[in-house]
Amino acid sequence: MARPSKFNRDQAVEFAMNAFWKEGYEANSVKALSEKLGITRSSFYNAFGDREQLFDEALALYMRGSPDKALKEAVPGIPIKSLFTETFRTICKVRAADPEGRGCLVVNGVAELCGTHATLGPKLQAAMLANVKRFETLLQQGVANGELAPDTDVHTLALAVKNLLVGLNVLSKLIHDEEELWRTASTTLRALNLLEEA
Amino acid sequence: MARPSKFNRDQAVEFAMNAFWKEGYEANSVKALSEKLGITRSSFYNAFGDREQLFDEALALYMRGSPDKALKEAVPGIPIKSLFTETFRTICKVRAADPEGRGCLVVNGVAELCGTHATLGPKLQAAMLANVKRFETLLQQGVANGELAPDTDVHTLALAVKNLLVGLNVLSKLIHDEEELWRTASTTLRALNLLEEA
DNA sequence: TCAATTTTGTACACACATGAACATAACAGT
DNA sequence: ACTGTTATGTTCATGTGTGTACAAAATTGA
Repeated sequence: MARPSKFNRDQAVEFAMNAFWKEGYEANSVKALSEKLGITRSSFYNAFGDREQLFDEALALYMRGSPDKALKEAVPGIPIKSLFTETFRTICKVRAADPEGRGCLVVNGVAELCGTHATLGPKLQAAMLANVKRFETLLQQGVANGELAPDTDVHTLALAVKNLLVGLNVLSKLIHDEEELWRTASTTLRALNLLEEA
Repeated sequence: MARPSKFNRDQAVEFAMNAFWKEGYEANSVKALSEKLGITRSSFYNAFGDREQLFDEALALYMRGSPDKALKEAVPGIPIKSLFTETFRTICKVRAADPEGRGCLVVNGVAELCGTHATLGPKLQAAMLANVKRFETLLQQGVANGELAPDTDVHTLALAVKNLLVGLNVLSKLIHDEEELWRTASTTLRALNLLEEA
């Protein structure tokens, strides 16, 4: 029904995700991305609207595959200590396995764009705060389960866990050894009484 | 002995520090900075060499005034739990008091530049790792003091504390309430047995 | 084959950005 | 006044970056 596209749109979004992840938002201009994708800027604008919309798509793709997605999908009633333990273990593995040490796209984005970008800044910020809410719900389940003490301050504990997660995602840009990352994470997790000891 | 400068160099470095802090490195071009300083690019290059050298100076200035400087200056023999406690308390206060919620220049810089900048990336990275070493030394003092158990894994604990600090500096970009930041920090600090309870 | 559709390719206009070159201006000391 | 010194102002050259405009190309279905 129309002229066929020269490139695979999904692959392009994935490529952009990896580029934003490694080098940030501003370092990837429409010009640079287009050239790397082997398409003209004309095709870029036609396919994606503008760079910000492509970032939105890349962010959505990232979220779908991010190592903490288990926390978002977890069903009610599941033991939450093992859920947190397994998830942090996975995060350490995935972050250490990244040969480019890119950390987390959302955390990088918050650091880069919160002070500058009028729409992406708040969007990334909201994504991170939604995560805290999610943690609260899970910890509340832990209280209901009897895994955590009834008087647990779930809001504050959720923030402490989020803090651990964010810190780990930054540190993984400097520390590439999985076991060292895990020692760091598990030390705090154990201290917070959220580690399921094997 | 020569034509006098139109602007105050120290003030310009401070201005640049604040600009880099809020908006990052790449968002502050020589052109933009020069215009904001009310000087020509010619004067800029003459005074600072290039943007990277100015960033170096801004970074040094930042380090001299950063809220964790107490940890760098601490003398041997001082009780380390109260040192960490006071320092983290100060960090929460200072970060929450920043109306622009900029977090930490070094952490922001690591997030922005580690994957892109050939010289500043490693420099910022090194600054952060030096901090971990410093924490190790302090914790070792805590062991010697008897404040911490003799079998404490000071390296891992230092990483956990650094993780807390880094996470807090990112979270402070989203959470602007001092008490909420402090509840987050003190929860982890207490769990790690590093909180000096008043 | 023609028409409708959508992608491409090319061009234009403009602003941003770097860095160097070079003349000019403003000072201090003699 | 003259000289040396350093900052400033202006210009040049070159490349990057955005967004739009419009013609040409490649497909499908009638």
